[in-house]
Amino acid sequence: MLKEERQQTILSVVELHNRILLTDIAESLDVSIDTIRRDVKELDAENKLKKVHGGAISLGFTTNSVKNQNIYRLEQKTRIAEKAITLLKDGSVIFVDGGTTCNELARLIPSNLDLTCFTHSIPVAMELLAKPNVTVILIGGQVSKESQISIGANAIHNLSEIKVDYSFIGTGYVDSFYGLTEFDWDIVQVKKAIIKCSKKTVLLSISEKLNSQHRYKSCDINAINTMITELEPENELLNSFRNHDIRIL
Amino acid sequence: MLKEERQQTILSVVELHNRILLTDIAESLDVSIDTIRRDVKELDAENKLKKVHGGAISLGFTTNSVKNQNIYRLEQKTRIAEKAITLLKDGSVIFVDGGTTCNELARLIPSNLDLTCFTHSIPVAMELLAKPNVTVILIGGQVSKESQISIGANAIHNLSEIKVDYSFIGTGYVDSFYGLTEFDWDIVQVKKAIIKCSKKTVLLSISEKLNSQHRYKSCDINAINTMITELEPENELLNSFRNHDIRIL
DNA sequence: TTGAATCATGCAAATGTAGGCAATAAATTG
DNA sequence: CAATTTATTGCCTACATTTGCATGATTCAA
Repeated sequence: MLKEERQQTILSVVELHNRILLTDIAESLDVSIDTIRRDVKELDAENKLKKVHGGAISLGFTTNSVKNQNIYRLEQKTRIAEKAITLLKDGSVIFVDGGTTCNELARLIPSNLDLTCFTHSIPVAMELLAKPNVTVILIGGQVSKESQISIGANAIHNLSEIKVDYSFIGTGYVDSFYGLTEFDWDIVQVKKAIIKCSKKTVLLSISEKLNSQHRYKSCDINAINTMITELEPENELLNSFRNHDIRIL
Repeated sequence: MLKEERQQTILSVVELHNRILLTDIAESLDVSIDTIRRDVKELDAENKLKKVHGGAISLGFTTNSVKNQNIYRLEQKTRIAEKAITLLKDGSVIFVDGGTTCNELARLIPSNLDLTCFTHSIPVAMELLAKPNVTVILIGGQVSKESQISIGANAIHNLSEIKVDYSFIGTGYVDSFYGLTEFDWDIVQVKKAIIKCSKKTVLLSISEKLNSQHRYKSCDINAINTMITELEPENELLNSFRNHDIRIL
């Protein structure tokens, strides 16, 4: 039997049954297990199936049922969150925005830290509930499906009635000249309200977003008191932000 | 059975039932509990599910009050939720309470149903966000750690400004004479506000809670318009509720 | 606080894997 | 066609992974 022919057979069996055992296929094709192993290794390298210990699995079988909720640039965001946490101390009253970076911040808050956290983000609230010493106060309102945060008049009104020490916010786009901008008008309105209710505003943003802009403006760049990226503070990519009285971490 | 295959199976079961017991899975897949434990540990490390003592829960369903991991009760609650959903039609404006039963209701809402849902429960909001045709409006306020719902003056105030067709509520305890009661005073205040803002109130309760009572009272039993348990409506356990003008499903 | 359930750990048996080697088959080249 | 190179295959050995079990630690609920 030709190698090519054998590999085709292996593929069809995998497609048909979603999986095979190397021993089974070796027996049914009457070749040695080593040959099959080599075949499967090649097919795996060609991305035609997935080789696992003792057998192989159809690609569709794995990718369909596993939800890939990989967070983009998670390591950078973790680094940012770690820096942000150094700003917190017992008794702080803070606001935490939505988005994956702020979510990471919420997740990494040490459980012995005594905080009062406001948030309008459902995932952030969820994370914060796991911290025994954090008082969580939810800002209600209509919830945006994509961003999973409360938006709209009600949310903005509620924000107008509070005052926090720090707010930690994310942004869609940030530029040293154009400031913080977003794609979505409703989000911008909420961001404005958040900045208004904060004594100090901390921007969390991965460096990839630097020097980008979009349609609607949340605030000028000098509305930001502290800016945190995953970069070292000295990095030259941050140069254009230095003459704005912004503390860079 | 391949390890990979087994792990896929575990994942699907977790997605399907929201939670599993390691012992159940081990038995149904006919491998040792140790193997399942190791699998779940790996899947947890890969962030595909959350491992808890004695079992695992789906990530999307982080109602992590560690009790109620019993699959038997879950099935009762699923049954209740299925009945409750028959009350809904396109355009309905409803309120969904917190608790595992209401969470189940939220999870099972068909994705083609057009609804406006108010809720003060973070896990419920989370579930509802997955439904493209459901408008989610969050009631804000201080969030209770155990019950993961907004409570307090702000929540109650917000509730006073809305009116919904149906509210679906759970309760800690229910008795045909003493009505709906709770262990927690704050929760009672919110329940009262919910009932006040509803044209009709639907109680969801597993039969285990029937004829039990506690310290603080949410409402008389005849404040309830419809009552849903996992039992058949004719079941004699429900007899004491029949002379209260309550529709029993 | 106690007892039962669950968990982590180490171990051993079974099974699977990688890489080297030699025999054979196939392809290439002069 | 013959000689040489290359590819494929099976076998071997050392090593890695997986699994179930035993043990003692930990956790949970009453």
